[in-house]
Amino acid sequence: MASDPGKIVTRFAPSPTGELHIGGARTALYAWAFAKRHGGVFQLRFEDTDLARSSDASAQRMLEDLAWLGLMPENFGEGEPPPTQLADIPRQSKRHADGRYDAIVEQLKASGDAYDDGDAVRFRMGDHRGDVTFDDAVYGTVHTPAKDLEDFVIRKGEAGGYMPTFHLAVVVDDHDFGCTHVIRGQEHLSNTAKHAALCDALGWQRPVWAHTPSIMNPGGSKMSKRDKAKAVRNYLKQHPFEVKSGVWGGIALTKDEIEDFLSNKSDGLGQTQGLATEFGIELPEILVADFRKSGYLVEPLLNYVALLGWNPGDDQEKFGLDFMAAHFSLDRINKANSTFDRAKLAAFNQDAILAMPPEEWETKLHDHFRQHHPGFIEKLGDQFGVFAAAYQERSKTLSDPATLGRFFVKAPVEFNAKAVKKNLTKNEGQGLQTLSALKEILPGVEPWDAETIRATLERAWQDLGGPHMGQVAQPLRVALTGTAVSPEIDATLALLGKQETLDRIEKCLQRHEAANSA
RNA sequence: GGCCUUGUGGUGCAACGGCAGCACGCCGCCCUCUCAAGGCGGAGCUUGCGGGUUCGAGUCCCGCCAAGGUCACCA
Repeated sequence: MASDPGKIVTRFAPSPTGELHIGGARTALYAWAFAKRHGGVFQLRFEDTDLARSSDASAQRMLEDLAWLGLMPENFGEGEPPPTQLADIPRQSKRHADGRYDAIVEQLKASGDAYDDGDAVRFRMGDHRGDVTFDDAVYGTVHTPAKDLEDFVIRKGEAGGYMPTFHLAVVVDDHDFGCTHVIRGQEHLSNTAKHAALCDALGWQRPVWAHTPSIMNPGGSKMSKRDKAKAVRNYLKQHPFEVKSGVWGGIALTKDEIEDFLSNKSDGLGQTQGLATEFGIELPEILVADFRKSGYLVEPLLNYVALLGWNPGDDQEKFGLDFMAAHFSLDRINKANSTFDRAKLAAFNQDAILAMPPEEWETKLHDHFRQHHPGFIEKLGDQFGVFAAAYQERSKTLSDPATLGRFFVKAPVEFNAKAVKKNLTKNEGQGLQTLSALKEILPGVEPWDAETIRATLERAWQDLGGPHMGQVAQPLRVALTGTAVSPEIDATLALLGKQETLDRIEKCLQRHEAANSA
């Protein structure tokens, strides 16, 4: 636990009351990068003084998310293997059991800096300590007059399990673990005077504090998990919805649970998730796990998030962890809150996808699809590589191919009216005539591969007197996909297979015959 | 409400007190079987508002406005 004097030690100290938030990921990144930049150590610990809301499952998931991000802590020496077991990571409930905080509380009571208040213990502020001033590495000197500082609880009463409060526990932990720099969210800035006062009372050297601005929604509200519940409520408000108990999206909910949810009394995860699945509501990504599931890659995600509040001082925008480790500095952290812009994140992600070697893209896509869209893997079989290649240039995320290419797995039910008119029915049904002609030509294509299909279609549009390939490609697209958009037409047919292609052409022609005679 | 902090094109960020620039997005053109990708070009900021200091202010000072944080036996 002892560390070299002068060595930089940073830490990330989330409370395990949920999953890792994207803002938390940025905080962890900054703390990690600062330690790396100065050859220091990045630590992890869990702040679980709120026993009721903390859980092992949550801590475990956070550890996994950090591992995915590549922000592994070294508790507590450089070069030590990263902790993978929860038991390896310090947490306040455990340290409390060892009596560390109680000892400090007794010490503060003995010195007259703290006193009993009911079954809780308060730390004396106000005139007892006087004004408090500290320097923040981002916000500068922060001065708080004594009259604005009230005594605060450092040990909770019976209801809180006699646990230390967060304020006492952070200060003790940061001291005990030798943290030299405390990098954390701006919401703690106003609390920091309390922490500084505690350090002073205990005769400990204060760490350097650096508070980071918040990440906001486009609307201006703070980006939080509640946004998901909000998205579901908004949807339900705009659509007819009957409040009753039942199974929603595979989750059983009582009428009361739904009512509380709708009236903002609860943001239950089950309700949000169940109702979203039931109605196909797209939830905004808030957690690291959300972005991962949506198919964002680690590097662009970290890159984008790093830029939301920090920049290297010039116009360079694209960089990775190595660059952060070499160039990150606290004095270039922004003071103003920033708005999360999904379009820019998507652009970063797309650039990363475009820059990938095709084999790597295929591997990553396959992994992602195995987890989230197994139907495609089953359907495409050994053609998956062709599918991956077709979508590398068209995807902003790993899940885009599933949306853009869903027709490969499922024949179109709805046909885009505009596409039908433009490519099939216009000019006395010219497109439909083209399809009829293709219906006769395509069965003879052998082998059914992209090159042969292409050669056949080239001949077809010339025989039909068309101006270019679009003559045959567009009617085919509409028949096969229900839209005017797909990858190159030869690849589209090859992936679909001969029988499926012919079936869909036939069905499309029948549809329009029926419509005509009606 | 008290206290603290922050305001630069739609968004994220630059700019020793000295010509307001970059990226994403948006629009147009080229390429092209569609969508992408790629190439070329364009619009958009009197730097939240009003004063002041200065030869000169996005930058320094004062006031106002707006936004965020905090004022818990949550962290």
